[in-house]
Amino acid sequence: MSHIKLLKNHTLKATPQRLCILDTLQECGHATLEDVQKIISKKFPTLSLSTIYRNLNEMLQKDIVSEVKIANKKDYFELKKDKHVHLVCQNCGKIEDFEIATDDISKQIEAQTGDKVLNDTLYFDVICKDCLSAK
Amino acid sequence: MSHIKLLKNHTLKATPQRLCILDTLQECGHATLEDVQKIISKKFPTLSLSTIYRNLNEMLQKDIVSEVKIANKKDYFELKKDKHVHLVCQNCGKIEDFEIATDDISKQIEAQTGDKVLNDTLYFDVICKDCLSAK
DNA sequence: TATTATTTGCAAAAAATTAGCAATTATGCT
DNA sequence: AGCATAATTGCTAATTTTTTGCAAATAATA
Ligand SMILES: [Mn+2]
Ligand SMILES: [Mn+2]
Ligand SMILES: [Zn+2]
Ligand SMILES: [Zn+2]
Repeated sequence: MSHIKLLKNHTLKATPQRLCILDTLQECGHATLEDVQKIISKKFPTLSLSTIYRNLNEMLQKDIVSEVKIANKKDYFELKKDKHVHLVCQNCGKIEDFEIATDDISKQIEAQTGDKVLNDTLYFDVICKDCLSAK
Repeated sequence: MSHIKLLKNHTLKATPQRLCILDTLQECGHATLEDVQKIISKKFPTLSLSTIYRNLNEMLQKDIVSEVKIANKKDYFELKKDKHVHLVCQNCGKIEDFEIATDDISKQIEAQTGDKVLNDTLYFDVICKDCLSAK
């Protein structure tokens, strides 16, 4: 879906600032606030920091954007997309999305705890394929 | 292991302030900085906020303490313990530790990506047993 | 094109975190 | 037990990060 439609669907005006923020996230995949700020300052130098904060918060609220919180790292933002886990390379720092079924482990938890599992958020520290082959 | 030994093993002097911080984390299981601050202000009113910051950071460095980062929540701290996943009740907010094997899913990721998986960090949103039965 | 409710950019406020430094203290050694 | 010393603490002040208020600008609608 176009970013314009995405915004309108969530009753947000499609301002150039918002579109720029969405484009930046799309480009980056996963970006910290600092990343977003830095990239935007080139593409759109007048876009203010308040506007970045305000809109990232709004988009989080509206679930257009989600947060990726990795221990010992700054928080990342990403466009909301299909459910996926994150593979974080400990060598090059790259963060990759990966789709995998997590039903088995959820079922196991339900069976062993009596809790009802609604959702999950999984991170894997890896050495990525590229870093492995570069050795 | 006693907290005194734990500190000494990491070349940190066993000050009352540090012991108080460790006791607080042990008590709470998982505590935000705000939690720690609030609880400590009762047990040890003269312990300064700088000292809390300084020590939590040091203990993170030394891997005595770890961070629990959950989307849409403040960051939590906990004493380092055996590997476990986190079950986060969406009803009452409780965070529970749970030990479960994660080899299967790691192996699957390795097989499908060619990456080497070193470690994982898993969160599950749940409705906990207690909240379920309270309905 | 005119109207209007939203949104933006700026400047200022508030909140969170870190730094500098004199006074205090835990630890190891007589 | 008492000393020497490097580490640690509690302050206060500095930075950094995030939020707020508001006039000017602008996207959406008719
Ligand atoms: Mn992702
Ligand atoms: Mn835990
Ligand atoms: Zn890599
Ligand atoms: Zn619950």
